[in-house]
Amino acid sequence: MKFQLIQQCGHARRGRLTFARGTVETPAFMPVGTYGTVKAMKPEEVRGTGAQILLGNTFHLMLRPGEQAVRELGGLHRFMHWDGPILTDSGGFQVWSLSGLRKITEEGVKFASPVNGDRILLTPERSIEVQHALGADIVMQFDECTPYPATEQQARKSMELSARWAARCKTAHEALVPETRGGASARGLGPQPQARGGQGLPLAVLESPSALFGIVQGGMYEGLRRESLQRLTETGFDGYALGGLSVGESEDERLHVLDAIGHGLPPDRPHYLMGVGTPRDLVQAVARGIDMFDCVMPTRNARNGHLFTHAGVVRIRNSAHKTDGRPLDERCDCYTCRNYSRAYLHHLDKCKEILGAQLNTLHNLHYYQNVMQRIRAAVEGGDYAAFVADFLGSPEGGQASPAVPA
RNA sequence: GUGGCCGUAGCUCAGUCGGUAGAGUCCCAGAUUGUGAUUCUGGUUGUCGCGGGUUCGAGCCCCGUCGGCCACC
Repeated sequence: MKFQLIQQCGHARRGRLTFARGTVETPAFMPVGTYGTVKAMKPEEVRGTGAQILLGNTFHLMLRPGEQAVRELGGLHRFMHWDGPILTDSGGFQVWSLSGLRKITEEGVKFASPVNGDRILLTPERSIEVQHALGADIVMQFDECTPYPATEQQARKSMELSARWAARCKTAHEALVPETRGGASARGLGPQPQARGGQGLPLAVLESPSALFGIVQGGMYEGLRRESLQRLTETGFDGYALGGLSVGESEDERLHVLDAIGHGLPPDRPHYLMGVGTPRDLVQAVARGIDMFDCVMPTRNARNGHLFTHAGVVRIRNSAHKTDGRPLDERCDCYTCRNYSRAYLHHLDKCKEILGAQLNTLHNLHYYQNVMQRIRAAVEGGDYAAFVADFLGSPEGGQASPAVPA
């Protein structure tokens, strides 16, 4: 992986990530495909929304179907028929989300499998091994996603554990990527994403050493965040992520952490804000130096009839849309908005029809990519601050502004 | 004609020993941030078929009546 900084506007950055499998324009949003699928979408549809990279999950794929099965079937890319880059989460988020089913020790985390109750041990080494077996283009360090709220003492303990695990992940990763790393990674492969046939995939895996990202923890404490970053940069990573956010804290707290740490991240590496967020979160985080995002919000909310539009949030389930013949978002040119009425989407949602989830997800992903496109254009335009002010003042940037039909 | 069973929320039904009614669904609204999500949370809705009686008090007990279903003549 290669990261190229194209333009900067304040702390906002316009960049490009180059992988053997393709290029990612940043700031970028990565749809979440936990189980090797972006729920309700075919990969071609996801690609059609403008997405250039997906997120997959170590924990879930390790349990089912198992990383060896995926490896034998040609790696995650071929398995799920997505030929672009994939970032895999390490399982660190499940340390938080499955908190009732696990026990943390220095060695790693013991989980009770949510699939069948089996006891499994996930260590930094094991997580890296699994991510390599899956064929990830970006491998995330195994971390503990610090719960919220946490006392400074708890956050410190958690951050220090994540930092030690980060170093172990680096060692494990390097053992699996013997070749020269960094600039040589994209050697001779160019940025063509179209390996359509798929025959070339195993080869591509071999010739594409994956990147390893470290994760900054430290809860809501500025000092701990800085210390975490310091430790990570001493170890050295291909990219730096901010973890432990969007776990229940307020927007103010989130922005406070970003203000404290965002622009202090190594400038020559990509900056990834994990698990965030709402459209206004994205816009604001870019202003603080973030290049990459992932979030389940557009996909999960779509399945629940919570749709993002240029005019703000539309809860398509609400009876107000029952007889509304207008498109969901008049300023959107996605397949859903071009061909269907709000009344029809409302109908599908009420009937719990599968197509409703599909059309809604397609739109939300399209909208998110559209926001990213506008963000990138705004950075290129040279007045990102104006864009932020404009966006936050508009219905789509509002805290919670349901678009009530006239 | 005789006997039995059943009438409770828009729908399907529960309701103990008599203490002025609940569930699911539907409907209305909300939540969702590195997916344990086709998920979760909250809310509205009653002539307890109708009329009498007993009782301090009846969805429940008694009488009558209307409607539906079943069995037998």
